[in-house]
Amino acid sequence: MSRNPNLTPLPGSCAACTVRPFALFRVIPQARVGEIARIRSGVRLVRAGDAIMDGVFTMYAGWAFTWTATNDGRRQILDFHLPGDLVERTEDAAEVEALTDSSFCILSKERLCAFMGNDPGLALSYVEGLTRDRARMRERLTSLGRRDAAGRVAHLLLELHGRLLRRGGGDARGAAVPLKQAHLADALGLSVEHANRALAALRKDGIATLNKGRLEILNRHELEDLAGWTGHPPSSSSLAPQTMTG
Amino acid sequence: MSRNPNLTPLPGSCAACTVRPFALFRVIPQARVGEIARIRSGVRLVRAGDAIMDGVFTMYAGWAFTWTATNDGRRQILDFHLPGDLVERTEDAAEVEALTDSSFCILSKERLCAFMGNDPGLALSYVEGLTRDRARMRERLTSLGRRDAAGRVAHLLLELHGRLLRRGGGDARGAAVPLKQAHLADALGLSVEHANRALAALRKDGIATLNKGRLEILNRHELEDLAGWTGHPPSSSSLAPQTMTG
DNA sequence: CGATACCTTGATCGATCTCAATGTCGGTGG
DNA sequence: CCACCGACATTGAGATCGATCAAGGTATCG
Repeated sequence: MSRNPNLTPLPGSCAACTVRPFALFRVIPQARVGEIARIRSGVRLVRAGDAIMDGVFTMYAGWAFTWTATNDGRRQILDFHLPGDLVERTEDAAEVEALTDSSFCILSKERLCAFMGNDPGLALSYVEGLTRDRARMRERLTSLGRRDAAGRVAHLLLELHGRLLRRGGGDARGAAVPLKQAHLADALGLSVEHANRALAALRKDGIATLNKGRLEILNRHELEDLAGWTGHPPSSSSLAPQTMTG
Repeated sequence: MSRNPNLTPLPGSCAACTVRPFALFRVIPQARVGEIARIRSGVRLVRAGDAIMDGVFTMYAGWAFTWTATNDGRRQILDFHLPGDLVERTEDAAEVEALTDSSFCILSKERLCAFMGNDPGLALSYVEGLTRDRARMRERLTSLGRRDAAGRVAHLLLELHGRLLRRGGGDARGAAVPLKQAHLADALGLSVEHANRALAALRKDGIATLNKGRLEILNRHELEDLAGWTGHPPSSSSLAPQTMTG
């Protein structure tokens, strides 16, 4: 591992937190931000490749992913976690791993629960996050069930690009996407070799490239076409408030 | 469709509702059940094959499923809904369809939201349902990503069997499962013909059969083995209360 | 009895996997 | 500076799984 890891420390105060506008606590008005300090139970800096054992946390910097091992020792990546995302590591088979050097803010499950009991807005914010997670899983399911390799790759790249844009990362041309081809493959149910070939096809046709941790979108129209992109709005809950994050 | 549809009417009162122990409102104590009547905005009986256009509802009898159409006109089934399940039909691309003649209880989104604002327990019950949905999507994702056709079929049959058992349907030997092979195929990313062959293999090996709306499990051990079954507990949220439904 | 919906089977095709090299690039020790 | 190494990325050839296409078969219902 690098001698100079890129470990971004968190601010001491939630008031200064740069990801709060995209995170669970976005619904807490600035004047009451002090109250949520009690919910925090610590911060953590981890290296790329490290397993994360904490229960509930908010990504502050870096990428992480949740995965599960299959019978035969292969890996299925279930979701990627970006700054601002609330992540729960549960006791069942799913593991959480830092994809890059990352930092995050650990929450106390009990105190969060208690706080939500008094603040229905916070509970609904939590609901909104879960609903979005579910919608993302459904999109992914559609990819794995009914799209070919190029379509799956295209769809995932668009999903990640959209999520990054919404939190102010990258621009219409591209964004920082630190995935290795093995991550793509394990998220999309492909072999690494085939993920490579799908990416090579996108590159050859001048549609998109993924290189050295950077996604470049060269022809958004064709990329969407390949992906069968429907451009759903990010929120898809009839119950969740419409705060347009994700 | 049949001249004598099997349309089960709902009881007039929530107090008499037989699915409440498995449903969103399970957390409301018997003494306060009267209060939730205001949240109900009606009941509906639909025929197998009908699209369901209501926004938020609880399945009372029958099966439904959520699906989405792909670019090329194929269908991906995203989830199956059993009695007691809370279902949200949103404006985005996902459709909800009755798989059998079904009846359900329509909820008012606004009043449900308002009620959750005063009853954090209800909000957490909602969260528990969403968390379980997400966990199910993740399992399905693992199936589509990393299991072969027989494994996918085996896994889905075990999932449905477990869900049915938990609400008192069927027994260890089997249960009523009204899926056609086309539903299996569209949920699992297979062609109908291949779903048929996978099912035929299970039958030939004396592992399980699915016939005339009935699932028979002949060799649970081998079925689990094929599925890569891990037997996770039904609840997998660190935040949700542990009420063991699903 | 015919129609319809669903299930089953066979043959062939094609996408993707597997296995086996080879290439590339940044870092590291000499 | 250079040789080497490890982590990734790339490419090719052959094997497989599952899709597609094309028939039948079966059961139910009017």
